[in-house]
Amino acid sequence: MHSEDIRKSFLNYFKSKEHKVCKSDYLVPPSDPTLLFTTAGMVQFKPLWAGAKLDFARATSVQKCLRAGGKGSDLENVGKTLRHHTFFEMLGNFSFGDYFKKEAITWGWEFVSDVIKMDTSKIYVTVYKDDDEAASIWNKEIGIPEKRISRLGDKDNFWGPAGDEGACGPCSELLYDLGEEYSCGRADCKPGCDCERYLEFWNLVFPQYYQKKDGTRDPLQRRGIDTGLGLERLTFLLQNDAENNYETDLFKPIIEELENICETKRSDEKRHYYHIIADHMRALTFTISENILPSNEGRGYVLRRILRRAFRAGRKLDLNKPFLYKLVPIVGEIMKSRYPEIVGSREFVSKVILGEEERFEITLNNGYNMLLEDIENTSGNVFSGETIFKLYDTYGMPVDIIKDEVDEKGLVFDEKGFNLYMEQQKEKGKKSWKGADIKTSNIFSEISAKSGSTIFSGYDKNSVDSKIIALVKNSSLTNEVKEGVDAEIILNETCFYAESGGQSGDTGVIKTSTGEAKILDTVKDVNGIVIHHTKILQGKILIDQDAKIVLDIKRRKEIAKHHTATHLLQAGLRDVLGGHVKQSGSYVGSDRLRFDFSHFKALTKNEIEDVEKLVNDMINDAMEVNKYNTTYDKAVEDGVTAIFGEKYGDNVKVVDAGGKSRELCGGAHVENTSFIGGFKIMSESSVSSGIRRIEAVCGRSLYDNYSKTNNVLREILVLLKTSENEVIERVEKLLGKVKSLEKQIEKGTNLNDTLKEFEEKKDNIDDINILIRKYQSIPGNSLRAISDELKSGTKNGIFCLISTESDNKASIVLSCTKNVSSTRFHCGKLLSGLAKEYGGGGGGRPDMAQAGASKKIDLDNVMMKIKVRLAQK
RNA sequence: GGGGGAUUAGCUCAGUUGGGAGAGCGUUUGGCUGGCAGCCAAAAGGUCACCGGUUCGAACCCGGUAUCCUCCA
Repeated sequence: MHSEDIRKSFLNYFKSKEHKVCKSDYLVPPSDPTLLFTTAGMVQFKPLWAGAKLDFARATSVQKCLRAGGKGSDLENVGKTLRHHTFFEMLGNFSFGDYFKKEAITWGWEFVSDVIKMDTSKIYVTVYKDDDEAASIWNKEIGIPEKRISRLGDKDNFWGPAGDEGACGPCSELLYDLGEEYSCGRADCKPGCDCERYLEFWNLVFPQYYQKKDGTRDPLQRRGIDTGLGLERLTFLLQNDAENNYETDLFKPIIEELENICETKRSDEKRHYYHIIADHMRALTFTISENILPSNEGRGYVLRRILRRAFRAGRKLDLNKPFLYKLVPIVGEIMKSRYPEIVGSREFVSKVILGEEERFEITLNNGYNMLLEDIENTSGNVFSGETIFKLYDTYGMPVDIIKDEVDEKGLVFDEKGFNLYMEQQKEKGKKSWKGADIKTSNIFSEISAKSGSTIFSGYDKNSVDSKIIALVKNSSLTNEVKEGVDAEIILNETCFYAESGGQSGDTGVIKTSTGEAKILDTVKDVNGIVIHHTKILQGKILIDQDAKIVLDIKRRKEIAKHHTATHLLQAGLRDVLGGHVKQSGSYVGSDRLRFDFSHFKALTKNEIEDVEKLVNDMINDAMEVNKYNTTYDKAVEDGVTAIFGEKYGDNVKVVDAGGKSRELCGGAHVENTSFIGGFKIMSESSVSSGIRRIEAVCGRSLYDNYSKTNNVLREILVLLKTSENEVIERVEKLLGKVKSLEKQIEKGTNLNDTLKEFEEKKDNIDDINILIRKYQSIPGNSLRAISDELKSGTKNGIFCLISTESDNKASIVLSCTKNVSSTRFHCGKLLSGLAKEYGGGGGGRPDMAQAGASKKIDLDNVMMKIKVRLAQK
């Protein structure tokens, strides 16, 4: 059975049981910051068990998942076992407060035995240790013999939550006995054993608790069902000629392509390197095509580690140059029927991977050179743990490479010391992890569980009459808040837009019969409740009160202008740069906008001007901006730009500006592009490799900016007595003039005069000439240059050069020829004392010293001090 | 989220009690030259990442920010 047929038959089966077929969510869950990646099919449904608004009570999906980095990472297992993957697909069926254990088990069994016709005699099941109900359904109703039902503990049969909080509960798993030859051979090998023999392929979870961040559990508002059937494992079980997951149609072509590249067939002792590379390539292709890029932090860093692991596996296959990028097309071939989007981004993905491979080569080389140097500098015969740790921790040098090199040079590798440093590092990491705002998050989860998500009516209203359903002060619930305090207010309905998709939260005021508060910001909780951050201005505000809230409409209008402009900007960028431009983050405020997008080079001046012109044309064309609802599939079919996943297929909002820009977007927009008023790019810069950032302004902010810079320009024109057309030329000329004057001073154009004067004065003691000279406002550099020139023009002399400013501040350079400084004179010592006298300080070497002063300097006094010092010797 | 490291000329990097911003490569110009990275000479090129502090004086010391590298979670 082909893997795609397996996906289809699963979805069709549960569709026939009245499940809604849902699209796979993104690998980065759009609205769940507690999760690094989507790790299971249930992730996109988490709020539905907790009580969010329900459009359907049964769902089924094929979900792309990534388990690497953070909690529940399988990164290290890939290559070691045949069943773990970083990237994989999960088939699932879900119930939200609808059916429960009985139907889940019955349908699960019907699917494996009747639909895909597995050999049921090899199937074992496990249940949670005290879950008699599940055990009895398996035994009595399905007819699985007691001896093939195992009861296991928390580790195996209690699942969840995904992330820091969410639904969880006991579970029941289906296992397939692969037979003796897959066994670890231990006498006690049985279902639940870590080895490969009893392969878990389907986990039926019975969520009935809500686990909070602090680890405590409440009963779930809607208990239900959450199952996960691993596509890779099932495909292996159904493809008879496959010995393991990697020999199925999902992986085999990648491995064969890899064999072509390294020109070596997979062999038993090196097979796991092929597995690592094939697995990681799928993960990389999918994540990067979702615009997650390798970087030095967060999700991006997980990607970087995956890539490096694959790259190093390549070295074991004698692939020492970048090669991973060559595997992108084959992954696309295998997956394109279900995920057509990855074909479109193929070139971008290859480019990113190649760039990252090249960078890793540099890191390895640098580390290697440092390693050789450290080995060189080792005095004893032990290569210390501290040094190993430094190379690994700071410079990313893989430990096994260090060990190989150290062994080869005949030194002792201090593993114990290294481990000690590692322990400390881990300890530090653990300590710092605590202190997240656990309490607050819990409160909002509780509120949302009780009252569901907030009704939003801000698309057509600027004010609403609503009711206060919760008040939070200092992270705890309260019934009343008084004048002067900060509080979070939750209403049953709001017209305030909560910060989302880059758009800033709204501000405004809230009034009740007893008081008034200012709404400073509006944000949304994971579970869909809208939180108004407020400061109470007057009186008091009570729970359950009726309240009227009014938007700061002026501000909102400016936000809408910047938001629509952001869409036009994206359209313009695609036009000028090409279709590879994809949004990878944005900020929309009332005074500016910021737009990050994928593109490889800096934009040229021309490109920026072209984009600007296109956007302004769209504004000047006064295009209608239409907003309408449609289904996700219809929107995609129509070619609408989709960036952040609308969660459930139906009912997405499209914003269409005159047909030139069409995007899925739930934010605030103007009715006509002409309202934007105008658009100006203020800066273009790089955020990370492959991502550029544009900052721009429009509306009132554009005028403010224009007015400010124009005023500055006018002042400059007046100062330089020139016109707008000539100002640049004039400034260039001035700069040139300044430069040549500075040079003249440095070279000491007046040197000859000075020297002459110096000779004439002959103010000397023991044939040592002394010169003191005062200048007006010349830089310290020039003083030094002049003194150098003077020194080279004589054999026996002391020079004191002073430059004064109008406010009596002065800088002083005192220098003397070598023969003087080496026998009887120390410029530094003399000058530091002298400078103190004039309200400054200073010092320097015997032959040259510098100082500053803040009082008027008496030149005769200076001369006397120098002479006194000379006379002392 | 926490640690370690980095940021100096177009590129690769030196630069210690805090007191004259450097080298190599590259670029331009002139001269020499029958080659392999030709040779010689000269010149141009710097916000020492940014902001603040200490100091008479900061590339250097202190604090903060940004970006990059790297490890831990």
